[in-house]
Amino acid sequence: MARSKEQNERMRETRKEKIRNAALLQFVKQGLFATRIQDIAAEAGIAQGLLYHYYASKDEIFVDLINDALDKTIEASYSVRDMETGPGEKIRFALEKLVETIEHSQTFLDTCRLITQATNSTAIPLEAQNLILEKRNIPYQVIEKIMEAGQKEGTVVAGDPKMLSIFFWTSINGLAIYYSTNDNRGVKLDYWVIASMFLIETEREREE
Amino acid sequence: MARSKEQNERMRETRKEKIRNAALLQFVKQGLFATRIQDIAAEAGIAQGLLYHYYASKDEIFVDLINDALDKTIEASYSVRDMETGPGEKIRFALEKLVETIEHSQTFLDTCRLITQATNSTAIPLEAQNLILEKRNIPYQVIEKIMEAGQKEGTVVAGDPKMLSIFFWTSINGLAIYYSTNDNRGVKLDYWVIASMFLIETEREREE
DNA sequence: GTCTATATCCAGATAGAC
DNA sequence: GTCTATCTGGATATAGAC
Repeated sequence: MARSKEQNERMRETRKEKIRNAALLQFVKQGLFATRIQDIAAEAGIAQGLLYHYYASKDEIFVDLINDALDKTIEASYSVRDMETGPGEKIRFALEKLVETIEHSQTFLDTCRLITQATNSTAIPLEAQNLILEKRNIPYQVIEKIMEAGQKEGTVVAGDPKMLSIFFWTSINGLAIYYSTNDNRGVKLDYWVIASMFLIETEREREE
Repeated sequence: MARSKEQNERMRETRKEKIRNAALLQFVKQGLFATRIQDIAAEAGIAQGLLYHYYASKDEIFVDLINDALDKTIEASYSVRDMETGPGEKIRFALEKLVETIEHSQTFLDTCRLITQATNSTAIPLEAQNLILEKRNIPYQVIEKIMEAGQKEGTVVAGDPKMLSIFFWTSINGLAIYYSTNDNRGVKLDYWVIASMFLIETEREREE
């Protein structure tokens, strides 16, 4: 009996994830407030009433999504921080991977837009606001530290590392939203254009 | 009588502007959907019912605001385009002015956030969507052209001019939102950090 | 022109049948 | 677990008094 209980738990979690995915799509398309519970239920292929067996409210789903998104971003920034290379190479590698992800992962684009939405509004659940306050700065700080080390190493351009970090994330975020809202029309993404804004002597490396 | 009619028109327009200012504040704080007509009316200091004498709906106010914001951005980009200096200096000057505006104009910050909100959601009035499609690209194209000319001139860094233009606006926009949502804490804005990302040989000019 | 009061509508949440 | 039907609250928009 304990085993079937476990299985139920797993199935429940799977279903919740299905709901979260549906909600992410709708939130990105319509925003938190314009999205109706029914929109999420329809997208997930279940009845409206059933959704309440998994989540108590729309806000609760939103908080779950924001939390996931923040954790993933933090994880990614930690994995860059812990690389066993110099800071300049960390920046280069991170940008290469991020641009690649923009090109290939719709979920990443959606997640960027969700975070932008959340950051840009004060009318989101209090719990989500607190999560953002608590977790949002970590990736910024990680990149700031790497920029600082890179300047000492001589591979990163001059300027307040804090500003460089803001531009780092802003560029990625802006690019993701641009890419997402313009259906990839027009621009061929080239991470070297960004990389060369942060790194010194990119020309030589590029030859490799 | 014709004169008093004119005066009435002016007063009406003044009142509408008051409503628009109130709406901008609320839209930025809460987003289009979370903002109630009553929130706007209260912010403008009038009764809820009265608002309908000036605007037929919340959407109509939103469209008006978006239109204004887009026009102002276009105007600004045209004035940069028509400067009688080289392209490199145009970029430098534009960034200097924009960063200054970020620091001193709350309305500019709010406008940036409104546009971001609108661009980032498909659940806005159709008319607003069309305005964005129609007008949004103009500032991008203007900067793209200047970047291209600057590369020929030898003052602008290498890379797809289209991407450089996206980064230009993305950086300004991202900085505005960061500045706005972090209450100016932490960063001292320095436009040279951005400028040196787009311009070659910024060090020498900086000495001046 | 300006307000208060009200009708209408619609989404969120619940209850109850299967 | 899953659905349909319903209750309830709140926002938009209107009507009507001043």
